[in-house]
Amino acid sequence: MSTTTDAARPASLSIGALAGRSGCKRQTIRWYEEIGMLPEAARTEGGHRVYGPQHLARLEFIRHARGLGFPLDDIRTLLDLSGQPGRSCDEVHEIGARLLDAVDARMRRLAAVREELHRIVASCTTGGPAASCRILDALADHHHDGCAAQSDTGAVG
Amino acid sequence: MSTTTDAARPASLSIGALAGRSGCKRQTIRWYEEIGMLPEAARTEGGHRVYGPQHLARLEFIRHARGLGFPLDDIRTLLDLSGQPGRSCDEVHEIGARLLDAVDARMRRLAAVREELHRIVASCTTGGPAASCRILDALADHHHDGCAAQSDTGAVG
DNA sequence: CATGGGGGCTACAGCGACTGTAGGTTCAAG
DNA sequence: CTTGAACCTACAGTCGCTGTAGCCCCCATG
Repeated sequence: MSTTTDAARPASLSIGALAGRSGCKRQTIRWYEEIGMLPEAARTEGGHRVYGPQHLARLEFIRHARGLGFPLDDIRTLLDLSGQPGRSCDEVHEIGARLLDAVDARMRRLAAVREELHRIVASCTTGGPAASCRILDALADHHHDGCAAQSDTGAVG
Repeated sequence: MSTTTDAARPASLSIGALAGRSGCKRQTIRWYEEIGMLPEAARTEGGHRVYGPQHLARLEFIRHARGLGFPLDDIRTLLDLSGQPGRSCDEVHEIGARLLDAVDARMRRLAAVREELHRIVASCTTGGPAASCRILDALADHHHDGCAAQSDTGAVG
């Protein structure tokens, strides 16, 4: 184990190195700093940001939580809570449970959409003229909806 | 069946009436017009928009397709294609199939996220101090990821 | 005919969570 | 010392809306 320049856990990182290790883009890191998700980085004399291992850990936490669908506000709360270890973890649990409910709801909705979409796409025999296209029929026909038009599937295409 | 003022399919609609019938908000309708998803409405002398049944049909098409997760650009294409019925429906089919793929991918990812989230939340016994909270442990620990951090779960909470 | 209020109008800012660009500066390797 | 990659700031754009401010129109009632 070396002292100052450990390749695995270096004591100081440029924004590019931090980006490489965390999987975030440089812009995203700067933006996280701007909105207060990351503490302000130290600077070199020339103004370049300098990060330490604690920034990497925090960024990994954020990224992992983001990957699970937590909104940044919740992540901020989680980070605050983990910073004051005396507090009850009820709030943490509640955030997780709330997100789990939201994920479940989203999955149900997505499943319904998938079914309709599958039915619509399967009903269309390719090659015909658009005039007789059942996909267009199905989209134009709002009557046997089943699931339509509450939004919140998320942008997908 | 009356002639000019059929309650079910009126010959002309204010933006509010169109909003009520289509389920879109007035702002959304104006915005759709602004970005060319809807043709410009006729106006009264005082400048109020006046819509006909064709606007309602188009808006219903848009709303249904949006409900299925189609992005507006795809919907525009679909609407263009349905306006030129001679063209092959291959392109329509391709858009639908592409969306179906995206929905499938999103469902798989969401299922993986749900599992991890469930595991994390279930591992946490409420009531303890945040210092020993397994949710925070799990989020801080990026090593047994399984699914993490590729984005695209969609904002959920 | 006046008035009140509900709906309409435009224009623009904001959301979430970034991404991309332009134009300039710094750093480190050769 | 030179070069060019990496960095800096600031700001616009993405997607699909939503909300606000401040004014105007239209119709029904008195």
